[in-house]
Amino acid sequence: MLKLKNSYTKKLETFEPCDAASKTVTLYSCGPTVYSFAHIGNMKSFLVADILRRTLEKLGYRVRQVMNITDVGHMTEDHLADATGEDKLAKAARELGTDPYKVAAYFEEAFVRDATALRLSIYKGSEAIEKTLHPRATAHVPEMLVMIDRLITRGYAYPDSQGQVYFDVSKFPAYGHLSGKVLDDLEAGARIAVREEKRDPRDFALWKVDDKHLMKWDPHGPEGWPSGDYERFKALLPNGVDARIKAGFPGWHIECSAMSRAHLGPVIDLHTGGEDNIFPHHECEIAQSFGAAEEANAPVSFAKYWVHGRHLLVDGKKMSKRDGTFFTARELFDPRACDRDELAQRLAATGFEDGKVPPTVLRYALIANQHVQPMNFTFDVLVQAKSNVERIQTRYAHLLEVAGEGEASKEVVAMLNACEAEFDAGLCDNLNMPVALAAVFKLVADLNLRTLSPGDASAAIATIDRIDSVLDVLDRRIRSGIVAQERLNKNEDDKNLDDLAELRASTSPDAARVESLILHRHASKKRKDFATADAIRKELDAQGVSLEDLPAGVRWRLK
RNA sequence: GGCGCGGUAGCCAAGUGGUUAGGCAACGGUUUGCAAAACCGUCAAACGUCGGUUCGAAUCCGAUCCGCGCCUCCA
Repeated sequence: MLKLKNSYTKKLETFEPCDAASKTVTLYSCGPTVYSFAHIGNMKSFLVADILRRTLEKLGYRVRQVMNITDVGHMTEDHLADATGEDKLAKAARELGTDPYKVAAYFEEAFVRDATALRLSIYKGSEAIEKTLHPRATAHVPEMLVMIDRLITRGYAYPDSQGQVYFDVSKFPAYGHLSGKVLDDLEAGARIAVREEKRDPRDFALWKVDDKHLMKWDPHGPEGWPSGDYERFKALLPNGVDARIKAGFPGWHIECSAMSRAHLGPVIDLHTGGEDNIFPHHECEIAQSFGAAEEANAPVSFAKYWVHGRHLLVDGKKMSKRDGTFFTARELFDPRACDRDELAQRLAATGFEDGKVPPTVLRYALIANQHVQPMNFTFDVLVQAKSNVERIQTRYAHLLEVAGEGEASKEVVAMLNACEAEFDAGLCDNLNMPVALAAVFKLVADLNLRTLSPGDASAAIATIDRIDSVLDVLDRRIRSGIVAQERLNKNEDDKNLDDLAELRASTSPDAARVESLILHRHASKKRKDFATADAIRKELDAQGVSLEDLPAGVRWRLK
């Protein structure tokens, strides 16, 4: 039974889909704005959604998750501008000297690469290519205009003399419920641009008009529409939109309302986002979606559960480029490729090979905490994540070496089940990952104390695979093996061994060669020729194969 | 100013009234020709401070100090 902190009700609630009988649930996650590379804070937020989704899947639900791509962009930091400010995407476009659609496509592609490296479920397998699961805002302007038109018709919105459209907050009494903001508290009159014609300062823009804006759609003609969209728009609204709306672009909030409705339906089970989205973004989404609902008895909030992740801080504070505490995901994956040699050096100094952070390590670092708690990202945290992942990975690799046919012992099965139950219980307690991970380490420690039969190992692998269906930090490939003691002893007197000089001259990563070298090394050790033995190990190490002497034989491992 | 969150051992981090959280690091030991992995032990009679309630408080109440976030750019 999954319990979630619902930020709409502010309570810890037992999750139950809108349609209690359904085993399929709908999840909308506010996605990236593609005007720059995603930073680790963005990624942490998407990973909260990913863990939620995978937890639901582990509990037996099918999850239909939609995560949008905001390619219209938002305002700059020009606080006084509101609907007249320059779009961030346009700003990036100006800097890159190309058109905004191309800039968005460029950063979207970069995002998909980073998200794939971080193993976001929604970018895996067939989901990666299913367009409706990651809809672009620019491809849903028809749906947005339909909603805007409907809001005007129903009296929830009004156009001004410029051709812009505002949502009339006074028409939606529940406005402020999610964020806990009392309307009177909202500073009236502040931050309102001169040209604005809002009836109330708290009203927010659904449609904006700005001649300087690069992306523009004409609601009364084909100008500005990407191919096919205008026709689709006309089919959706044969009589056209309110004549007072002029060529412009959609406000930010209407995007998510329209795309959620288009791809998941009028009412959804879960909606996720970062804590900063609570106000105004999600507050506005709720208001719009309710105002535009076509169904009778529409719920006040179109999403049953709202899950918000607290922000990621770096060194205890909000990330800041100025303080050097701003990191994109790709910078950590490969600092040198991002012109950050100093970062590579710093990472190399703390034990990261080639000064690169493996994506699974970053993933672990970003998920190994409670989403209802702010996370403080530091280099120490990264180093700790690396050790933790390696501990689980090492145990997993050793299991792969001995896994095979056969029944698992009762004690092992009981232990595995107990640990998995604890893992699940942790996740079910509002996605309490620290508790879930404690169960994983208990499992690893217990396995380390046992001598496992092939059947035991296979059972353990099956359990860890299920656990890792949520964590997804393991490398499942077989990357190590053991040359058994009997095999080593067969060649005691150096007979039947391939020519050592020839083997050492070759650098082919061939398994037979590696085994031959292991046999040679063993023979050298028998003769107490440790110099040759160490030289062979050193050579293999340089070629990416490390050797470990065990009671049962010699383990080789690919790095 | 308004709203909200947090301060738990060197570090990260569970824990909402009584019972071992867990991990990382460091150090000592076991094992090893060396190493790796692993295990055992130490750091750990930890809960910002002061006071109160209680048989009993990290946990409840009050005060106080410090840090952080949001308040229409933001995951």
